[in-house]
Amino acid sequence: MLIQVLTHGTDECFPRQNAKEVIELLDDRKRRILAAVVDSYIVTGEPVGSKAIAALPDIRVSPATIRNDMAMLEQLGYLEQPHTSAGRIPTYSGYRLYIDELMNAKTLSDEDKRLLDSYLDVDVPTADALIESASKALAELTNCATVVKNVAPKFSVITKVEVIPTGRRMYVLLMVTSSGNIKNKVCRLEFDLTNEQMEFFSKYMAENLQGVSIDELDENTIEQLVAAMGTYMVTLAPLLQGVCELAEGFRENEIRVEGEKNLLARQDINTEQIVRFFENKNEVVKNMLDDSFGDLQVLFGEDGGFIIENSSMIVSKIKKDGRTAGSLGVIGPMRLDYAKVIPYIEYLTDRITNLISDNNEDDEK
Amino acid sequence: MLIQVLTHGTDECFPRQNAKEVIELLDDRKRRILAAVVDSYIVTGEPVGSKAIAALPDIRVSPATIRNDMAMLEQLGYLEQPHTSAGRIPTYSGYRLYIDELMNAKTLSDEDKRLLDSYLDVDVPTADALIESASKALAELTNCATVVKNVAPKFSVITKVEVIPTGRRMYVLLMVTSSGNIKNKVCRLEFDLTNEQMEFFSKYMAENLQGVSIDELDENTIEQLVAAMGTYMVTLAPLLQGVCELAEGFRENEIRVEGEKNLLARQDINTEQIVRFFENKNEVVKNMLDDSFGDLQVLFGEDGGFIIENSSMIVSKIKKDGRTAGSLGVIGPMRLDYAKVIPYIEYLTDRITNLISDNNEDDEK
DNA sequence: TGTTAGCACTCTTTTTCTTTGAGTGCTAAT
DNA sequence: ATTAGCACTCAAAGAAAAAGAGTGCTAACA
Repeated sequence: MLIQVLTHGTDECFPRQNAKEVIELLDDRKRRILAAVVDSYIVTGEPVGSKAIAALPDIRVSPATIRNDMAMLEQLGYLEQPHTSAGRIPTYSGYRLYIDELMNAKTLSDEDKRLLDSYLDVDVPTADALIESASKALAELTNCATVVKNVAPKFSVITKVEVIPTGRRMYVLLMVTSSGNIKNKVCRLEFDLTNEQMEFFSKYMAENLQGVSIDELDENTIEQLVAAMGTYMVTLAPLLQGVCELAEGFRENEIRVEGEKNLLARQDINTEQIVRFFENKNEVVKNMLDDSFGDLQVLFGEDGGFIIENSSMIVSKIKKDGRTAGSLGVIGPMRLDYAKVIPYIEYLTDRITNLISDNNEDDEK
Repeated sequence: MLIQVLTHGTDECFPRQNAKEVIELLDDRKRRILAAVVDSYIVTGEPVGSKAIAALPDIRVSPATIRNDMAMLEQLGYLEQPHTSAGRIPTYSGYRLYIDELMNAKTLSDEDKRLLDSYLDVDVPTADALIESASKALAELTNCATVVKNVAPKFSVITKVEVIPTGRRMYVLLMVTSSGNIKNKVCRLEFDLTNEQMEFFSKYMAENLQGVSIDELDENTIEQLVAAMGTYMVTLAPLLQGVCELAEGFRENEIRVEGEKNLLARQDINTEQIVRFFENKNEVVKNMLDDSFGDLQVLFGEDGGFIIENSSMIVSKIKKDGRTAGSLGVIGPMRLDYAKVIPYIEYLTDRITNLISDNNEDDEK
């Protein structure tokens, strides 16, 4: 499992120590204590005191000893006190160490896996539908918000454009991409099309758009195509405009959010910040993939423009044929049950990665 | 304007008076005072005292007089006091009277109308898209949640079913209804279809499904169709299954919610109740249309299973060819700016009603 | 040297009590 | 019928006191 945690240390009171030193300073007991503090804080949300830790079964020292260790952990920047007479809460560094090394990541039982599988929309194995269903599953099971970035549109090409008459002057445009995604759009024309016109359109689309990347298909391309249509120009131009909008739709559709209300319903996270974050999701979340991080990353603090205080974001990549095809993210409170959520998201992205690769194999047989 | 307000008087301390009596007891000044209390409470959310009312320009009596009137209004069940030494707030009956008779409904300026029009998705005049855009507009402009019930699917019939190959063993099913709505679905088959099979399917669909009501198309119908297919049964059955699911999709799509987060962000409304209400939206909101109320109704208290405390719901019907085609609802705080929101929702539903009727005319020319 | 009991100290939280002030209802005068 | 005046009520705000959780430090102990 490759996990990478980012934090621009806002609270790193010590110069970065190399691993050796840290290990010396952090003996096993201190690590267990830190883990226990984080564990407890994640559950209760209350600062954790020495007494509570001492009461744990696998800690066999007195509160006084624990106090000493905690003071040390605070010195090292892993814990902090809200005020003098309170227990400790983890700092960003504390969370980072916890996630990287300390926590006891839950191993998924077969039942867990079955549960997760049951959410996946396996019957319709387009990348889109799969990722979407995974997103919904995570939002529901973790009570968090989830974000999905599907870059498939960027890399995919048009495989088919159809026009289907559905009523007087009403036509449905249908666009299918190589990634198996479909969009349709209703167009209202000034005139009814003759059979000949429709045939021409189909042929013209097949000849000129099949294999064209979604990303390339902009207003300019369309204008050129319109200009080259000759006699058919006037009647068919609106349809081409529709084609352009469909492509636009594929591109826009890049980032979707699920379970935003789970976040809004919590009062330990600032509502305004949540709303602002999702309003700008297109710009903000864009960076989610641009960086060359590992397959799974945990962001908090002010990492990569992630700006919701008191909350964190786990992002995991989905691959197709070795290339990043999208990513799935969970946004929850800072004190998230990482030990559970990380395996969940990991399993789902792995599963999807497999599913969409399998398909491909299948297709190419 | 036909407005109907429902309240199961939980606080009606007097036996129902007939209109005559009420008018006698409620002279013009008392009515103005009641209106002023509600107006002020809607804006500030604070109990309103006699002094504040006396300060209003069109009230030319002393606080003492107003106190007497307010005491009377309380006796009549229109106002109440949170506690002895506080101002008054409206009761449900107070709101009802206010909405029915007292409030000064805003007349929409041309600018307002232009604003509202700009939200409507007029280019793609399917009932669905229109209602959807109106729903979004209202959610945004009023900062409330909106609910949409589209019964069009129930009454509409299938006008077209197409199957389009999009890759190895991958087919897109496309279904168009008489109300102009379109849905598609990806099907994965075990075999590739021959041209002949596809032609048969198209013809078979045209012969057997065109004109069939969405509501009737269930598993049974499909089974019969499969059985009657003869040789093609094995290969095409999965497609028919897909057709069935498409119809199901149209039916499910009945109730949609927009701007739920606007409600969640307020802290004067119980989060849990909001979530529960929307979880059960399918059952709860179903009644919205079943009753034979007027075109526009305002629900609060415990009307018709509306169970969010401290909030109210305005529902307005959308007609098509004289028949109820759907409805649009706004759910907001009890102290909603009814004088503004009601004209808004009224305008939008009228506009949509016109638009979808116009189209029909158009289509039938 | 690491661990621990004991204790004084700190600082939030909770509780209790007091004060303040908005708003009322009633009475008597206009 | 309206209004000024006044005593009264009660939530909200403020102040003071008590409680309690948790700490750091010291000194004793294994």
